[in-house]
Amino acid sequence: MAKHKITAAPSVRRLPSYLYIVQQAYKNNQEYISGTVIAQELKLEPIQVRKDLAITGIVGRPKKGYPTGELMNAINRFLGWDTTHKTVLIGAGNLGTALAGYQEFRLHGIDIAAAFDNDPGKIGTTIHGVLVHPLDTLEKQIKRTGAKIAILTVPSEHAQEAADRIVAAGISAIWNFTNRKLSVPDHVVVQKEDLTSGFALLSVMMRFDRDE
Amino acid sequence: MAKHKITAAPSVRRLPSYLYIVQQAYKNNQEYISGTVIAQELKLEPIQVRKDLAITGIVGRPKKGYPTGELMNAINRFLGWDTTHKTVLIGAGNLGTALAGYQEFRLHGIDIAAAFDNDPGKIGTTIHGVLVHPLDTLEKQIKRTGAKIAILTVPSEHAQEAADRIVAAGISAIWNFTNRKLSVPDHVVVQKEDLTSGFALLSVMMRFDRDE
DNA sequence: TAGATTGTTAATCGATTAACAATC
DNA sequence: TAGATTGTTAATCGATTAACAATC
Repeated sequence: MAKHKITAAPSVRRLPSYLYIVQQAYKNNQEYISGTVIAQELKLEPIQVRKDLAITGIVGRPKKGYPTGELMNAINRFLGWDTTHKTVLIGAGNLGTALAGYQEFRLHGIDIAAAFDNDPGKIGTTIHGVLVHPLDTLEKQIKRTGAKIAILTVPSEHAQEAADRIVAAGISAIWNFTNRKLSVPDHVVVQKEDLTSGFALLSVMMRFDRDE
Repeated sequence: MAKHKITAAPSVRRLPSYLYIVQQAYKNNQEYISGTVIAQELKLEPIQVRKDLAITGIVGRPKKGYPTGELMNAINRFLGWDTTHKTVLIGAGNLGTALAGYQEFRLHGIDIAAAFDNDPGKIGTTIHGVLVHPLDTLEKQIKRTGAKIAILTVPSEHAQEAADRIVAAGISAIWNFTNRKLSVPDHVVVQKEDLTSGFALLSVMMRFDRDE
């Protein structure tokens, strides 16, 4: 199974923001919402919203827009957020704890079955209802829970070592919050969440706006 | 002053990963590093690395590569990471605490002068050496410190309100970790760090690899 | 009905990749 | 010198935007 590049990655990245708007409309008992309205809220072009929504398979109605309930379901289905996935949290520091606490992620199917850390003070405690296990029981717990997703928030210098172990234990998707590029087999997908690159962009925007 | 879209944003985002590699080479007393080598480490195309580095103004030497010391300086200067910026942290929860603790950010010029929270249990304590102030002293402290950057990690429902206040107090750059699109004046730059969109991409990659 | 909105097809724009001369 | 690497110019690729017919 070859490693793919996701086509339309920018579109996929925008879907959650659409989902949020649509959910609000749904809660307000709006039967339909138009791409135009979504675009206004997010300061995007309506044509971009229509194109993005098309990849979910949703069909809208001229003049009215998209049925809010159906659209919510279509986005959730397309993203795979309509089923829960057993997940493990590797590294129970501040960042890991923050992520475990995001109720939003649970709504998107993330079910954190176990957390791991090598700090004896943390082992045996729970963070947001998740029990923290010693790192050396990682293989056993991943097999026991059948988790396929790992959230990786260990210190960067241990990132590759941790990745190797969790992949060997059966993990096939890694949400990587370290600043290291991971080497993994072809069948494993990695999403690198790179805070530093975001700050680089902010830094350049500041300079640009000042200088120009 | 009009709001710009950064051209070459993908290139800017990749610069920090180059910087990391180059710093390692520098520490290993390598005088030169070639774009080819950087590309190999990061699994990119050499031509992409050369094009990206060109925006920093660095000039390499055929056959040898780029002088490591000069290249480090060029990237840091281009990103504005060679000067420190007073910064305030709005929201001292788990995520804010994690960000305050990243020594890496300090090396890139982030100097967190004050943190803010409305939890009485946190006010008066320090997180990673930063004193936590009550939220209602925000205006006073921003003016006192002269901070121009804010890291926004408040609960999403308070994001816009907090943004309005910090902008009024003189902040001109917001690193936004909430999931809300902020409305700000033209002279204020915002970098939205959207964890949910990253997870959307991971989710689709998982589905794609399975189904195809 | 008239007009707003969808969805498709075409055009534009920007980023990535290729080709290759210059050069140390 | 020969060969690896840079930097520039051109080609390709993919994403965004524009135009517009279909339609409820």
